[in-house]
Amino acid sequence: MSGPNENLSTTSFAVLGLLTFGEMSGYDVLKLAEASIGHFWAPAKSHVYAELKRLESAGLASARKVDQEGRPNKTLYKITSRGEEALRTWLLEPVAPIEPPKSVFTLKLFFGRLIPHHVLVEQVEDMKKRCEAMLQELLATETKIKNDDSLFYPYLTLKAGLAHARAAVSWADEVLGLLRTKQKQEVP
Amino acid sequence: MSGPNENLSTTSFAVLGLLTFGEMSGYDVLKLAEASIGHFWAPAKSHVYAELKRLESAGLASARKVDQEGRPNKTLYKITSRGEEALRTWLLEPVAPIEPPKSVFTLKLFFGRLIPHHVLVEQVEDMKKRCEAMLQELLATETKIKNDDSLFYPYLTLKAGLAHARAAVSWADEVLGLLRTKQKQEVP
DNA sequence: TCAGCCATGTAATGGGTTACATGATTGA
DNA sequence: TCAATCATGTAACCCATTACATGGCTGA
Repeated sequence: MSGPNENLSTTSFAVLGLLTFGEMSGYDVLKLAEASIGHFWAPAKSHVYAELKRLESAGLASARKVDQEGRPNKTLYKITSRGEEALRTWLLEPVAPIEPPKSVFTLKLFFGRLIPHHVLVEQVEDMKKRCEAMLQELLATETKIKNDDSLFYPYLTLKAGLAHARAAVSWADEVLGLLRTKQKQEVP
Repeated sequence: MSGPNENLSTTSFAVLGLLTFGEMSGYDVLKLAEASIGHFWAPAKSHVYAELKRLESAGLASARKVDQEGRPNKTLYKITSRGEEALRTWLLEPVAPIEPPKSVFTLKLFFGRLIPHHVLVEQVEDMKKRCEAMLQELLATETKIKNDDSLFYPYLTLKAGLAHARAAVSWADEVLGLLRTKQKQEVP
């Protein structure tokens, strides 16, 4: 099939890009996604399967069914030359305007005046801990991949994760400081 | 109406929270959202209208139609006491696990090996400029609100935006440096 | 022996976006 | 005078998530 159905979403291109690393099942794509682009693009399982089907019906990937014993049969997907072309075209497009980084946490903090001070402090401390944990994870990955030349570009994206995690941690500290100051002023 | 239809999304709560600043039309909510929470939570126009209707039918906001001359009639929404309660309950809930900050730009960079070096450099430079512009905007807002005590919590969220924008800019510099080094190694 | 993970997906639902509409006012 | 912005929403669509299903393997 090669329908002119080329309204691909970013997640489509993410999946298509992962297929450049070789022939894979949906499950493989999902695992690879989690381990590689997971810290800035984390599609749901069913979404990955749906996109693979779409890529196939658009002629950007080819599918091949494989029977297995002892575990469910699977379908392996491989990027086609048209797929590589579509991917490259997308990569070359100028990057879209800045995406506001959605944050439920920040949203709650915005309405902080509506809840008790100490609850807010706990929430910020909790958030800080999670960011520190994330930072540790990313640092562990960094030591693993930093000397692997074939992972140069993934390494750059890891650096982005590190930068944001560090920024989040020091922002949390700043907020905790400001909250303490405010508390002192109001309860002198 | 006060149906037990209380499966509210984060955007619902965002709108509900904005209604704590007073009675507003959908249009007002949208403008306020853009100016206040826009840099970390930016719902679409039609989404805001839809959520307002939902809040009303859930009994969390009350609606009042106002006829106007010379411009379209409007509906003004006001948070109810049940709405305030629901909002507070949501705010008190422990914050969800960390949301991966989605980034199309980072995704493209991940596949950087597939496009010419100089295109990538241009894209990073472009991204850096946008982040610097964003940073300037946020700094302008900061000087406006930093001494307004009633905007203390919004100010904290602004600090988050500043931290992330700064982190993004210095990350871009880091990436540009690494790209230059790589270029020299490969074309000595 | 039993919980949890490996491995493979499908179904149902809802969140959120882009495009469509309309008419008055205002600044270049 | 004409484009942009204000001001108000509606309709159609799809992206994406959570929940559902199945069965074998593996370590405590």
